Amino acid sequence: MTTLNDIAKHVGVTTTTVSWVLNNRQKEKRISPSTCQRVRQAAQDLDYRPSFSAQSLAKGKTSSFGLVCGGLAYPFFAEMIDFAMHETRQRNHHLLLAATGWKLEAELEAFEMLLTRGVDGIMMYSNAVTPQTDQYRYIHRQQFPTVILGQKSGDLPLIQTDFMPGMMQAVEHLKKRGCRSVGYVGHWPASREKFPCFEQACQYHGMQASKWPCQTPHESVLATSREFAHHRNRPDAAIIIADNSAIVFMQGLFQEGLRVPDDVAVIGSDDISIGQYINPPLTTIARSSEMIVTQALDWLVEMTQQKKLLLGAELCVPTRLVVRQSA
Amino acid sequence: MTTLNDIAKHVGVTTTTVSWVLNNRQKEKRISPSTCQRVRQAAQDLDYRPSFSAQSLAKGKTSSFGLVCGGLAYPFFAEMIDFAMHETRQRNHHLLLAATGWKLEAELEAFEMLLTRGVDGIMMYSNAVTPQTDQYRYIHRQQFPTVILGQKSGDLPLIQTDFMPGMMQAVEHLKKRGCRSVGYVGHWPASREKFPCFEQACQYHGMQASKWPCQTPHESVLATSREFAHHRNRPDAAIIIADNSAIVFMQGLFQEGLRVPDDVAVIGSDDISIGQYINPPLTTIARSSEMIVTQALDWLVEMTQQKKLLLGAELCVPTRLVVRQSA
DNA sequence: ATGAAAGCGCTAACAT
DNA sequence: ATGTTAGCGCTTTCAT
Repeated sequence: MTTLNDIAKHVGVTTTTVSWVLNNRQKEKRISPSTCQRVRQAAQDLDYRPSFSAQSLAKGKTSSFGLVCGGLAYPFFAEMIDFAMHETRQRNHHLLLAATGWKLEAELEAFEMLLTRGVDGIMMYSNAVTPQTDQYRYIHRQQFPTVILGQKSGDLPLIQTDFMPGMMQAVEHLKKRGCRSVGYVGHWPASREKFPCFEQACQYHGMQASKWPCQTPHESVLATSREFAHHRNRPDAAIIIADNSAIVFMQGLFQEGLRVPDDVAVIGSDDISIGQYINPPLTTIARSSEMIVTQALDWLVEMTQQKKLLLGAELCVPTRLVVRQSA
Repeated sequence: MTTLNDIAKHVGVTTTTVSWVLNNRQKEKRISPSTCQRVRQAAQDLDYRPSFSAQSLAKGKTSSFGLVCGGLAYPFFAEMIDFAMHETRQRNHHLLLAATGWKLEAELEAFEMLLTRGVDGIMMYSNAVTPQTDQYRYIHRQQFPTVILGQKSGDLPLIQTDFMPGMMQAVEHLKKRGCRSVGYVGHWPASREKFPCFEQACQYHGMQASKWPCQTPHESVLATSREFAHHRNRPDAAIIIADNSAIVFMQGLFQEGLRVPDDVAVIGSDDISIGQYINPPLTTIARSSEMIVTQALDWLVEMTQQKKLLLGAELCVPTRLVVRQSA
């Protein structure tokens, strides 16, 4: 492995000079063009690659941010992370990803791992960092740039999704279609925020509400859809926790001989890109992952610059109904 | 930020001792239990976190692998990466991701970035590293652990997908269904490997073949599907480069009043998990991302241990037809 | 059972 | 226009 020193010896200067040249400080430091030339040539010839570890150790920063999230298997997250990687790069940083399989303990471990790796800030798509945790205290003590993407946790910078407007529009829309009763299909604890909005919206619009719990895996959603289809008091609409699950749910309905939206109107959540191309195109409660990511990164950058937390910062990203043909 | 030294002073020992304790070398190095105890306590009290940069600089390795790929937006990749992250962790490594937007130049840059960050090995889901490139030479000179996921590049360790068996089965299946003519829908250069298999399979089975180029974005696929639908010599089947695009293609067909599979039989590629839940469930040419990832990681581990490339290593992952209802 | 010292590759303040 | 020097936080060999 080639080091700055190797180049320095090869050219007959010191590592300092080499460092300056390779970091394009030649103007500022007044290095002669010929030296520059020779240094660059040597770097090329010797196959030089800078060492990130050494650089960040010396500089005390890594120019990278961390993102902890459950996983990439759900398209909404995949799309969000894809966007986050681009945006991070725009800000001259690298994104370190930690997928946790939605386990609280794994989320805290991921946080530790990212700290250890010296990231300059962390986005937590998780509710694991509560005021009771070591991590929460660390963030405060060190004023370590952190943004929570989820539920309020003390005074940490927070980006929340406001499911209320989308949910209200959804229920209202179902009402207008003539629906009398609607079921909420989803898993817990992921429904902690969504379900109360659902209940409230139903109450407001005088819609009969019911709850259809299921697990995350597709098979579980399918099972729930069958149960739903055969229930003697089958609702005439369903609002499903995620677009992916909504697609599966509709398939279950079809298999039981029901038609969407005529027998059951179906509304998904998140607006994943494939949703508009399935059959029938999926009506859904949309939210903008772009807004979430953009704001989170901006705050991270700001906090790293000011070297302090934006205590109490809060953004609430609205949702809205996108009407297609499934409801 | 707390360092080993801070702990050492606090406890009244040297950094060496602290290092040993915190790395659980107390047996081997015969550290007294009481010292251990005090060191650990201090680490806890002082909120100590090891510095990855310092550790890897001192040890000369990072315990991480890199994966460069086009992006996460396509579910097959998202699922593959999700799996890769888990498997990497199983092997006590971390996965550094670099998404390139499928641009050759970006792929080489990503490779450089990962080298700089000192990863212990790289998986390239890319054909950017040809024998003409600097990177290819570097890999050989340094015997740097690399696995190419794509097309043969000199004697670098290679994992390829063999599209032939799946394609043969697909065309045979269409034939049995009574199809006479089939169109290939896809974008280039991603079709470089698939399309020749398609042509060969059609020739073998005496099926009339045609080519329907499109771009990656959904809208472009939709446009192609309309063109396809209205063509005076419309094929009675279509094989599409990716499941995602197949879903969009079917939607386009529906919009033009055609039925799948009766008017046009549709076969996708890759077998993404949502495929079986759409309407009609998607017949597809499946391949195993698990096999690819598992083998790539095993080779990487082996190469890092032996400190040399597995020159000429090759694995060819087979494809197979999964028949559902779209064809 | 523990310490001293060198070094990993790079940066940056201060010379000259 | 370039060199000297002192770290950054950690591991490791060799002493004691």
